[in-house]
Amino acid sequence: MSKKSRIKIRTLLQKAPVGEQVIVKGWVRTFRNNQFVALNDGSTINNLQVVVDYENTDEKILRKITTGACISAEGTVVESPGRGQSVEIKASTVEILGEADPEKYPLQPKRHSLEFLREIAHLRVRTNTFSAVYRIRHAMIFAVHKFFQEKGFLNIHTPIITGSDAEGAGEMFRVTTLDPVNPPLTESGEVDYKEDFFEKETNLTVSGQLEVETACLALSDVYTFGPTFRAENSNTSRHLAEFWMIEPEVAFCDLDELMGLAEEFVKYLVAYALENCADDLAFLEKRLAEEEKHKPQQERSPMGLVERLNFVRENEFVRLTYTEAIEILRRSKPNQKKKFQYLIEGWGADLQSEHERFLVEKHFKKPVILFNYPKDIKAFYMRQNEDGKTVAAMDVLFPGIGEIIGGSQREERFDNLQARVKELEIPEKDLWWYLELRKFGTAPPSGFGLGFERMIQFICGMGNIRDVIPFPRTPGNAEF
RNA sequence: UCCCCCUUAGCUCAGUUGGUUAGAGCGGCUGACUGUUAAUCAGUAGGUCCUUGGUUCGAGCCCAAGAGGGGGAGCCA
Repeated sequence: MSKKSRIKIRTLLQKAPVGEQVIVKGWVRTFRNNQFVALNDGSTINNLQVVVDYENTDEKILRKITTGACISAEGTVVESPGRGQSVEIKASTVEILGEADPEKYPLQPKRHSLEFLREIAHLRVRTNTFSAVYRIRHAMIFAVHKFFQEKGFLNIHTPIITGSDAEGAGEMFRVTTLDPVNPPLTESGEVDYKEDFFEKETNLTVSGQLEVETACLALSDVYTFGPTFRAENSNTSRHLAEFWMIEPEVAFCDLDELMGLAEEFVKYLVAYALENCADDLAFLEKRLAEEEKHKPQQERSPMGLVERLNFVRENEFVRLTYTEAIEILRRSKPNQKKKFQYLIEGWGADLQSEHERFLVEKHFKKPVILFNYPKDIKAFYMRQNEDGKTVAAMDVLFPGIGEIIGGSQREERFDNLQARVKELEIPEKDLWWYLELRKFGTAPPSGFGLGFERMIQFICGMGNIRDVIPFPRTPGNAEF
């Protein structure tokens, strides 16, 4: 007879093969009454109840079935006489695979603060909240690729180490193999990067956009989905120094079509989560409701998590030009009554997050896409509009998160692009290849960047971005 | 980087006007119970009150500096 393999708890609970002999393995969540093990193996948020025959099991083994311990159990699947579950395992043998000293194991069968769990990131995945978040995160990675696959986009791996510092998306992390104490110097006393590994200055990427555009102007519809690094000293619940970004780039596409793609994409992800992660979402909804109980009425969200996701899926996003937004904000109550910290006086100012929140959360009460921003507050590669004042840029704003997507139609006219590069004093030597794209067979492409963790935050209802990535990297924190 | 708040048992937190020996719930341990659902019941151990300096007869509590954490702002995704 061949060796019997284990069955995953998710499969077991789905099939409920009553009468069958099975092996299950996982980690003990609780051990009640000297016989009821709540076992979890991460395949689902639901625990399996393993009933130990305490009268015929070695006392030494019983004592080692503690919260956090890893066990293997063999037994028969039976209908449960108890109320909390439909089936359970009547175990004939229990083997301890890994003990967890109860005096030292930090996770208890009770609610812990997210701040405490952040300090034990290597163990927090063993909690319901984090296992749910990571399962949903996985499902969203899959859904991203599925969406683009169905639309005929090609996935392009853009470089992590980059020699161009031109995108201007933020401060960069330097990549070097030079001795930090005694670096080789040039005759004029500066660090001689000719001696460095790449024989030039290199950094971790802040965006794959410029590189993915090269593929776009040959393969038409492409996207990159990879890690992104920003050395900004940002200390907020919405920023990471290392995060994952999805950047589609579409040839022969204008801003209007791009906004359509962004909305369709975000709704697809939300729908995928609703249809495939129901158990985990139900748990996270309960968690969020519990958390909000401790908040004042005013700060509580009017909808539950699932209701909110359905709302986003079913309602059209508002599309609003920057100019229209300024008008609405200028005439708004908080502006008239001088409640805004930054008052809207006229056209041209960048919108602060209080303004974005007002539009999304108070005025329209749904996701908003703002477009046609003043060119002076946007990047060099964005396409200039006919008015001479604005560029074809757009941001998708979400409740509670703020900017979740930023994108634009790209400037495909060589002269315009070069003029803009000169105007902003961007070193042309770093951008020669990007400029050449506009010399040889240029085409109007459009693209955007979606912050993956911000999307996960929204779908999971998590308030802090550090709780939707396994090992968050933030200023002063690179533990694990 | 700026503003505000927090730091007391393993965890979550209370601690009065500055006053003798610093508390609770959960968790741990010991035992009871044995179809429980974050089991229950009884008992019990567990403290650098973040650190340093100061004020005071006396500091968990007041003052200063520092460290760590959180919320908000800016930067952005």
